[in-house]
Amino acid sequence: MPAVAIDRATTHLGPGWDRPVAVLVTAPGGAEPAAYAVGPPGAIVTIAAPELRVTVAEIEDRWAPRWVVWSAREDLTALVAARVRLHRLWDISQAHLLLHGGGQAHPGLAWAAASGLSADTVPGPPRGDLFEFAADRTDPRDAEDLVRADGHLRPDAVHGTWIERPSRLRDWARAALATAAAQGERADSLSPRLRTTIHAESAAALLCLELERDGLPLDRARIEGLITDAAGPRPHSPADEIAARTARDRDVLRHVPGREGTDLRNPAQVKALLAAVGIEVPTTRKWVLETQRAAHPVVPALLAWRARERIATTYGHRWLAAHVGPDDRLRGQWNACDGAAGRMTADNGLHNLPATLRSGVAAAPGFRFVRADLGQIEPRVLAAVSGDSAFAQATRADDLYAPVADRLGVDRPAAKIAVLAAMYGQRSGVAGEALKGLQRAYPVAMATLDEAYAVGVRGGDVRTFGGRLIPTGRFVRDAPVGADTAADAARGRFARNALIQGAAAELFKAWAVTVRAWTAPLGAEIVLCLHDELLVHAPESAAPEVAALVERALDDAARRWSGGAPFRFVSDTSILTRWSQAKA
DNA sequence: CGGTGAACGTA
DNA sequence: CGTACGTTCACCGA
Repeated sequence: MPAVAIDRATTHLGPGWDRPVAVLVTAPGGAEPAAYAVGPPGAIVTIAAPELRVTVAEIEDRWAPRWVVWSAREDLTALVAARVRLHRLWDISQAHLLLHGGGQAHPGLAWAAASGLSADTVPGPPRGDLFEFAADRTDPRDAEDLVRADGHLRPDAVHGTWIERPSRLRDWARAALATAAAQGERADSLSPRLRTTIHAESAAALLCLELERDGLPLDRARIEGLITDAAGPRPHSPADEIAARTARDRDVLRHVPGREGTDLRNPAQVKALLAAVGIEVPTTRKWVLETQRAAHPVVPALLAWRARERIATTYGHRWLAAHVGPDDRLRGQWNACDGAAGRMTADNGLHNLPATLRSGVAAAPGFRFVRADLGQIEPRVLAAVSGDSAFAQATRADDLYAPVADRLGVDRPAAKIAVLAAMYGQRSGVAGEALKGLQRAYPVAMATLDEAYAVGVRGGDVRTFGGRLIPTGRFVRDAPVGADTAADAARGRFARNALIQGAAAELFKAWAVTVRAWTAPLGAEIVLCLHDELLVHAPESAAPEVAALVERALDDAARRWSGGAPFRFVSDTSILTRWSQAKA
């Protein structure tokens, strides 16, 4: 290990930190991680920047610390590219999102929240104009101080180029430690599970960087064939493109002689076209048209056209060229936590690839996919969230709806509809009697849902099982609380759903990061996370072992996530070469 | 040119 | 369609 300097300026992190802590910081805008500190609370060790890439790995091996970073994306992208693997993380941005809600975080906001300052007073990015220069000059402390007189971090440090030498970088590291320490205390005061959730969400942020680096393996020839079936061959000129488009349109317009001029991409014109053949519809949405299939041959033609058009425009040849690399991997940006309930999101079709294209998602030669999806995740999560012991009992079954049906005295389909209706407020599909049965059989679970709904209606705050804040009033916009019953109800449904969806997202991420940690030594990598489904790319010889680890990781993650409570989660796990193979 | 809503893909 | 997300398109107003 290179020479290290121990900085005796102590930083007290508090009692919740049970292992060595390292801080890894990058100057905002800097390409490489540039400094870090490590040690048990009380000692900070700094190492020269040139050795950093090596030393981070060495520190990881020797101390296995929890790495504190302002954000994985800013601070770890270069290390991920260099294939340095870190195991335990405290991502200040992710922690901030959990503690305070919302979908955006940066050091200025996290620092302010940790310091008890209002988000409204956080300075924006520096504009670099004369007015700002004048404003800075009025601050008596601004020469070398990272923290302004008003308590906020200086914006030219957060967003600019102020951090250009080691002493300033060291202040940046200290600020990170102080922020993390305050977040830890705050977490402990709010929920016994929040620290665990922060650890998992932080690791998920790192997993996102690896997903971006590794991409989703495709069989390019297969995908190209599927696209060609739907959209026509790859165009070589704008004229080709127009010709393919006209050919697709013709399959619909030939059913309506005299109206060939209709623009199928204009819903108003499509509505007029349908009216002309005697079909009156409120909208031209798919599920409306689905009921009119038999009314006229143009309707099924239109529905088929929509499916082909979707592939042609969104998942067509242009998409393939833009987002699939020469290594035949589909790449997009991953976000560890959306603004609403905290699910992962992804760009470039990774989360909404049409099922018809899934046979083109294929393991590389010598590799297999281990695919696993969580069964009945949302009702199982409801049992955990509500603490309803009778409902928890139902999670012991492989099929949760079977014991529920028994208890309600209805058949399985009715039981399923009732449970879903209770969770989502579904009104179509009527389940009145079964719903009353649920109230009697599982009053605690039902009361939890009702309570979340009520909090949403009045625009209050909900915290998920893992401790994530969902500020419902901040979310559903244009809806003054109490002014409009429709908006109130929308917020109620939102809050009720976020409670379940958010907890499911937390469990899923806890599972995913456990799988990441356990299977990496076997040469496996997670290549897709789809809300309740994992796709792991593993060497063929290791696939059975990876599959077993995926199952065990679920038990482990569920136990840690629920604090050891007896809720059962199940996964359907299989080994395949194409994503399409196991879909029931 | 940017914002909005319709439409539709995924869970 | 119960809730979320991302993408593309046409349209609107500047």
